Amino acid sequence: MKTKITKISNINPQDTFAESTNGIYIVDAGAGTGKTHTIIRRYKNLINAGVHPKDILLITFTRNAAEQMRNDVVTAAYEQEVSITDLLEAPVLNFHSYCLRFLKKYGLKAPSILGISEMLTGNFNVAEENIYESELFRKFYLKFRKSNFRKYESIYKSLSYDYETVLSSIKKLCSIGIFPTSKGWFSNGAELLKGNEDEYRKKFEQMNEVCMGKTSEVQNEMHSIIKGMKDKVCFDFNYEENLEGKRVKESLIDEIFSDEMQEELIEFMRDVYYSYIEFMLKRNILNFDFVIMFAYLVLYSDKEIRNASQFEYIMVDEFQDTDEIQFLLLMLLCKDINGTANIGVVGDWKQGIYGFRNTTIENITLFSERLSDYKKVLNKGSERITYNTDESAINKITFEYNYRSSQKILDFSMHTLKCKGSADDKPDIEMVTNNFSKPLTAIRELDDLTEIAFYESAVQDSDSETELILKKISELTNDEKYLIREFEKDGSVKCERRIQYSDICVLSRTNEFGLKLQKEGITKNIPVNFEGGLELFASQQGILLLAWLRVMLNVNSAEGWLPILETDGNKFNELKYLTDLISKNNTNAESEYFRELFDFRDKLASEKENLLNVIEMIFTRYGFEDEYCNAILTEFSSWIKNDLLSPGELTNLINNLKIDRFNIEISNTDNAVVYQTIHGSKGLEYPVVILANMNTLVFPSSKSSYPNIYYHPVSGLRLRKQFGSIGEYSGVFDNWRSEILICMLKTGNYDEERRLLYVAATRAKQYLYFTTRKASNFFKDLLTFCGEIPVNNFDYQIIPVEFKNEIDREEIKAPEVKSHGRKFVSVHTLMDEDVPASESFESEIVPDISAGNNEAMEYGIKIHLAAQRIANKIDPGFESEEVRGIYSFLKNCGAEEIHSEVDFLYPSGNEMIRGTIDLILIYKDRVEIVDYKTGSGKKFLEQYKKQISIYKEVVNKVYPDKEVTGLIYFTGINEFVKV
DNA sequence: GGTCGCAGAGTTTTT
DNA sequence: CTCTGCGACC
Repeated sequence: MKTKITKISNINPQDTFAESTNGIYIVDAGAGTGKTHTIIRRYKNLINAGVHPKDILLITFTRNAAEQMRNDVVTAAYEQEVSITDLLEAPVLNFHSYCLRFLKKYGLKAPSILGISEMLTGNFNVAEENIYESELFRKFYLKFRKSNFRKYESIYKSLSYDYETVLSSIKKLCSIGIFPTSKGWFSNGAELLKGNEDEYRKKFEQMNEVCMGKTSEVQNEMHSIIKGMKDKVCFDFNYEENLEGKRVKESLIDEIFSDEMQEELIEFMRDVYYSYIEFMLKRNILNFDFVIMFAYLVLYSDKEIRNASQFEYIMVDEFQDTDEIQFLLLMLLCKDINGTANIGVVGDWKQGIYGFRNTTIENITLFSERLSDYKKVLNKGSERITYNTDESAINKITFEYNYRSSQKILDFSMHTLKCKGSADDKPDIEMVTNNFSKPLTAIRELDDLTEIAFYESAVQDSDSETELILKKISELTNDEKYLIREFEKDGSVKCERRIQYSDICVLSRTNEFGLKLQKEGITKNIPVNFEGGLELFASQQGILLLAWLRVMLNVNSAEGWLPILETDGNKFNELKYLTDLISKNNTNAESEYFRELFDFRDKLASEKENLLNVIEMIFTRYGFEDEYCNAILTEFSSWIKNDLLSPGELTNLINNLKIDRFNIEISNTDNAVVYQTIHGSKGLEYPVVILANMNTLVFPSSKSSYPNIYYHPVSGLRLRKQFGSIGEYSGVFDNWRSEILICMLKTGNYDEERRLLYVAATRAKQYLYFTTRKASNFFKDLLTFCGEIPVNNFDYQIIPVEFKNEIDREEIKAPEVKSHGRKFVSVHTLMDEDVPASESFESEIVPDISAGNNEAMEYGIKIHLAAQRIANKIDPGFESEEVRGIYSFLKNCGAEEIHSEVDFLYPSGNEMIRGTIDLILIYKDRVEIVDYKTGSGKKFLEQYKKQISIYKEVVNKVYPDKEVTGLIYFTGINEFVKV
């Protein structure tokens, strides 16, 4: 057995990055190069050099990644003496939690930067659920539309009721740093929205040049774009008139860019965007985008706060997942130290797969350009960035060694970024080779135990591919020639062993495929764990279930009947007729047809009390019995079990469930094949990867669409529809100017799909397989690149394997944790050990434990909010006995300083306690802690006392020379209890 | 061999 | 909304 460890020379780029801590660094860290590990090494070096943890900002994108990093930072072994509390409080965060923290401290007046009078108090909520924000926006938009209908009539007519587009445009603009103000746009926003006419003209002329084919002049790019317009319906454009031989009429260049609708659209967007921010602030809610926006605005506008917030050292992980505003924000957070900034960003542009969330890989690929461009943006009006951003100040490092895969797989991964997505797709090979010139070097010696192969199912029906995959899995687990080599930490070989189910990961572009595979696996006794979320109630099963439940609750619900009647095979005209009868309560006219439906509905209603029965009856009616049904039943039974489903609440639930997403785990077992979407697999690794479902239209997916409101830096903001008329007919037409611009500017539709392919391939350590039943372009191109022929007659008897203990893989352990053994608990957990931790954490802002019901809870929050506003000298927004009480209490308390809603984190024994103190009053010689209780009862007095005593202990540490006293303030009865 | 028209079939998800 | 595949046509 080979035990050779590839020797890493002293100039290993990983070492270079870990050891050079000063200056600007951009690190291209490909898959499996140990980037997070290197970041932690660099962090340790900084601490060992005497840098205080509070001066190093370590930032990433996801909560999990940040959590992992924080764990690494706290448990690392340092040579330098460093306090645990300092490490626990170190800024190791994801973007949003950093900004949240920042806003709680400095955000109060942030809205005023945009000209909004509303304040941002410290206890705002973040709308975390997409469905929630979407609903919120819808409510807002309908009201806005109504009150401004005249003003933007033509826009509304063009947009119809498409509020989702408006919301996503707001988010898009936010992500690139375009913000509305009361009168216009913040900073250079107005300019950006108009677009860049010079660039456009250059592009037009370039695309309209005479183009020579093999023998004679052929149609150029502009010509084919204009010709393509024949499929569009425009009321004021005739494509034929604008063609001139093999080119396009020159006069068109002036006409395309100037659209009189654009100005109106920009003003509409400003109004709706601005009003939406106001609307959210009035409700004390922010969305994720506005959290970043306000943090940026404060840092941009307030020199003092900016100086106080800047960091000596910043490191960013997963930099390919950032958007433009996050780049700008990071630049503001860098402290200028003698003309340089110490920032190291680490990422892999090849793994940028979150474009739909507005992240841009250009933050990496155009790092230098953006750095100097953004410096100009940030220095508009006054100088905010003083450190050097010249090319010469930027250090580029590429990690070259891979600790995961065989060399064969690494070499292969080069091809993934060059595959064609469609027959006439033109991947930007030049860009790929410029940014990824040679494959990574494998550190693990695996080339004797590695394989890449392609499989095509013999028949084209959809079950044949899942069966093929199960056969392959069976071969992998039964045939002795497949071995997995494991390594020790030092790189020497630990052991070689047979493959078991959990070593195998099946990846696909879609969720759906996994369900099929799992179902098929069950019948063949091969366990497949399905991991990931599913839109349960968007499935046919879910839609029909909700429809019947609606009808059960309200027999006249046309909304409910519609999907039922549709499933019955009725077409548009019949549907209209039938729903009409229902809403007019006139079903007698078709009593024959309705009788059976109504009977079934009545049967359901009679079982109303037993909801699970009702659901079963509905599924049985349609013969549904798949994983969706199981998952839906499980979901409902858990709601029922938790008493969340009284008949009244059912209506509510149904209305909100429509598009929500659930994490369902269906019959997952210990040793099973893992199924994931490629997105879900990012960051993970497996000895065996089967990339399945590589079928046309699936992967790469061709479903890409440009929204109705479109933004591109060259075109500016554009509306794709336009209200107009041809003769008698008035209606919504395509806006030809916008359509032409979009065609001119669109780039690499399949770039992100290719990166997805790269992510998938680089998850594999040793064995990598591709399967299809109807080969997509990706599948075909990979074959060509490899010079391989697909296996299309693969057969293997499916033999389930019972794994014995001796070959059981040792459980993957988290990196050695020199545990300080602290876990996080909230104060409320300590007050009452019976309350489950999750619940008590929720209740941290809940003023009264006895307030089990929503109303009391909401009321408590309202009073707390009012108290906080009073403490911050802001109008509480409403009057009541209690508000007056709090007001006079604060006015007369005579304290020198008042702090409200103080968050703390306090180590005690094996635990980290976290909590929020309502109010701290600081006097000359003493400190008083006040906790509001809005309920009237004092029956929990003992527990409250316990809570206060914990607070006292905490506050005592901060003010060791002052006497600390506690006070419980029962606001409802205006009584005080000293503790 | 080019190209035209038409039917059919299709996604991911984080803060 | 956009790609593929197919048949039709020059």
